[in-house]
Amino acid sequence: MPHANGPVPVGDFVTGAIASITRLIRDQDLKPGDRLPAEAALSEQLQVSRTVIREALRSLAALRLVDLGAGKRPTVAQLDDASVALMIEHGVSTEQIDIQQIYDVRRTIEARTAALAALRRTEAEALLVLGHAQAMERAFGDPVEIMEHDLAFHIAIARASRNPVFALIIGAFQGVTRQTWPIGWKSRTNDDERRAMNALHVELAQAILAGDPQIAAALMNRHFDQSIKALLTAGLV
Amino acid sequence: MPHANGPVPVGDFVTGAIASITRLIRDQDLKPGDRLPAEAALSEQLQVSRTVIREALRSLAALRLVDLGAGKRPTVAQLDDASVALMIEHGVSTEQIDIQQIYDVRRTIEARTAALAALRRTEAEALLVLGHAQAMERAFGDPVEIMEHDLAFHIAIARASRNPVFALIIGAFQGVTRQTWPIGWKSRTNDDERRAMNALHVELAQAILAGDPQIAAALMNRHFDQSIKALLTAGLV
DNA sequence: TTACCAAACCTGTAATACAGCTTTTGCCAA
DNA sequence: TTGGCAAAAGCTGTATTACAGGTTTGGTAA
Repeated sequence: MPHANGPVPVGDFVTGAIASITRLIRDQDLKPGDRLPAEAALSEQLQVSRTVIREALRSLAALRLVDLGAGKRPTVAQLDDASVALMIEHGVSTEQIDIQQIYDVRRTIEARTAALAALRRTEAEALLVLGHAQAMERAFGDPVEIMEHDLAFHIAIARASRNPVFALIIGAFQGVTRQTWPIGWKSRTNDDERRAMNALHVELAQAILAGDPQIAAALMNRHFDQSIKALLTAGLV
Repeated sequence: MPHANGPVPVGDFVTGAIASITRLIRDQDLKPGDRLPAEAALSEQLQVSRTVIREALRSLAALRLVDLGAGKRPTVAQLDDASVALMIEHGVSTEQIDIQQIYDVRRTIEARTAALAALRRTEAEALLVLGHAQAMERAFGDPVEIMEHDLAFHIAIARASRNPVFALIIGAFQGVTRQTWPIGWKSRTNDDERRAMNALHVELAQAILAGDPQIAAALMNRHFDQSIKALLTAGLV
């Protein structure tokens, strides 16, 4: 017999509980790692059954607002791209988003992350980016390894941009990219084209190391021009 | 006594159920609106209790991969920015993201949506954008109404870009923007500045109507330059 | 054929039970 | 006094049962 008095919040109890718990995090100014009340306590505070509280906490865990663990109280969680990735992959699989649209978003954002990385990167970050670019060249015979270094290269640039929102978005696209990358690779039919792509990555890394945002952004745009062209040549997906 | 035999999937049962249900959507090629099996059926198929199935479905509902409703079977859902918005707001409230970073993302993306909108907008979309810009001018004495038309203006441009990922991201920022917009408005201390801002919106709308992507993007960049400067003047947040 | 109604189906919420994991408490030994 | 350890308390994960109330389906009557 929950909410004995007072107006029931819009929607069902779980929706209300989600709102209450997020408000609790905000109002008490909780930070990642901080512990929330136990399920039983929340159940009593909000006057709903533990069932409702659990479904609300699971919802928040799916969005990565909280972390759950057996025996442990719920804790406030850190931003994480996994849940955005799930949404994006769902959008693609249900044909609400197509691959070309994702590449357009990536191009738009990554031209910016490349420029920001050139301005803000630490020495270590620049060398990490360069390391992945060089690893791509070294792994020439092994497409899967090239792809993994390529993905790591782009993530490293996004991190070096010092804007977690960019890193979140680019990270969320990795799952989809992993599925389409081989298509672009195969459509580059001769080794020269493939070596050129790897070389472009090294150049970009060097522009970031040199701290030149204009050149970095221009090279990133060039990279995406070529990638999108390669995907279109292959009939996209 | 679930999973009587066979290896238990990584993590807990709920995590496994989430994976199974998303795989089911993908493998059966379900589209938005299509119905999933009932909770009882899923419970039997996956050999876990209805409790687990419900928590998994709630998780997917939180991510907006499925829609739930009393008496109704779960259905595959359409992309929606509300869940991304929750994540972003959480990131801001836990100080993992700051407002300036969000404005940088917006500027990056919206310069692109403005250009794309100029290229792809329908007549109706262009007039909708222009309508909101003009409504901002007409509502001059009422900041809240100006803000709402401003938000609608940017969303309308994102939609007209014909890339749902851009619209998703911009939509997700609206909640946060609604909280910070008044700060920028107040920091524009004289009416001339404020009228100039409104006029810039009208100009931008006209560039989109005229189909000029270069000018549209340039005006959007100018708009964000001014907005970010206004927020910085106000000490940001 | 269409409108309507009842039955079947399904979800939302609650309550209880217990296994197993984590944190705290409190004691004992050095 | 301090350090370590073990017992106890606390908490979550899962299962089960029950029922109210919403939705869908199928058939009947007009």
